[in-house]
Amino acid sequence: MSRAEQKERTRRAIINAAFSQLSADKSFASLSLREVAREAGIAPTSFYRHFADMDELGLTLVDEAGLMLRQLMRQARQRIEKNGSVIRTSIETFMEFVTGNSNVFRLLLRERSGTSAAFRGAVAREIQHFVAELAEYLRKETTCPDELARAQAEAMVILVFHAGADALDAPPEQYNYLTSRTITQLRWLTHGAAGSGRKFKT
Amino acid sequence: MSRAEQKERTRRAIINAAFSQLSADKSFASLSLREVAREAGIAPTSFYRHFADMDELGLTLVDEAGLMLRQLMRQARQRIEKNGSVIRTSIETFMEFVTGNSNVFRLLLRERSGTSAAFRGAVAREIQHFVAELAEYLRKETTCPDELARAQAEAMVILVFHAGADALDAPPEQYNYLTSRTITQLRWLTHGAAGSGRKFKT
DNA sequence: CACTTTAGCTTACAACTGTTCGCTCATTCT
DNA sequence: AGAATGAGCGAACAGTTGTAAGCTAAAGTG
Repeated sequence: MSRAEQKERTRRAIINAAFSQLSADKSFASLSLREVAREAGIAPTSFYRHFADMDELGLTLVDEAGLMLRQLMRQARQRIEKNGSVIRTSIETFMEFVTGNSNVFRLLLRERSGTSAAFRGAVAREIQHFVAELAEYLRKETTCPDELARAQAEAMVILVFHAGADALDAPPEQYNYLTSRTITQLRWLTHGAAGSGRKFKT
Repeated sequence: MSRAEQKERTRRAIINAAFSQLSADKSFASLSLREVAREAGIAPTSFYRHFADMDELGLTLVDEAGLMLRQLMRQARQRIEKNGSVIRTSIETFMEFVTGNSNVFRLLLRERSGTSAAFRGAVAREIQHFVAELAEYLRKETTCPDELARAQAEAMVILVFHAGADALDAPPEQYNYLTSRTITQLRWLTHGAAGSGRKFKT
């Protein structure tokens, strides 16, 4: 096996070990280098051959999580073309992601308000991708000035994110309620924004 | 000095020490019993005379933070009576709280998605007080069915909370933008909800 | 083939952590 | 006055943590 190949392999082992140790009651901050190394099957000191410290690993995890989110968006767009309902499809896709990759979502959720400014920034950037894309969509579909389209997109993303957070602590039989509640909230936003738009324009 | 009086005093010293050690880059989870005891001016072992463990202290902190929030709401109501604008006054009061007691707000913000189910529950309960009160107000002022009033109130509280979270990482010259953005978002919600109400009723 | 590079290892250390135990001694109770 | 209570203390323990130093052996390079 090639040398670089092997290195990449244990690098992934470290990343996977870290992800697998995240859970409802274990945040990234409470992971220990030694435990991660143990699960990755390497000596603690070998960790440093791949990451300068735990923070660097953490930023890598956030990046990967962001990647998964963007894949999710692409998937959602495909579904929308077949299904039609933009809001419902988007939220349902997101909720599936949250419940299916709860550890990944929890990472973003927590580090968004965590103790590391670098982490907070990284998460904020990932979320901004969502917002920017949604804002662009709103600008096309509606007659909304740029600045307001962004504010609207931000509100929507916040509400959807929060619904995901609620789902983490809710029993599965409440998922339907959470999604329909969020759909209602987003509809209010779009109607309200459209109304204000008319108010100011016409 | 009475015995109970003295006990209460060092209990407060512990609580204050804990609050003072919370900061942008130190969460409750990363506090150590020994450090808190040190700042409170007691031996590590004396801590146990007041709290069974750090979790008990943490729940106490969340309770206190919730108390401050409720005082804040009362204060906001008084301001509204004099000022008139409900939404603007509420948000401005909240933003003042966030910037003036950032450690307290950070505690709620983080433990809302933290690693302890008990903490998450405690924070959720505190926030529900906000939501319930706001929902009741909406039921009186508007012609909104109960269920929808609650969903509307929840959306509003989430957006305001999030604006506070943004403020923590934003330079002070952006506070005005954050508040006005949030005002716009809440107006959209109320208009949208009113519109949908009419749509379903009339 | 000899030479360099480097992922991974073992050992070791110093700095913490939470918690138990037994003691002191001022306040409180009888 | 005498006994009981209980807040606070110091010493000690077992566990964990991150990380430095130096070695081994296999892969890559000329």
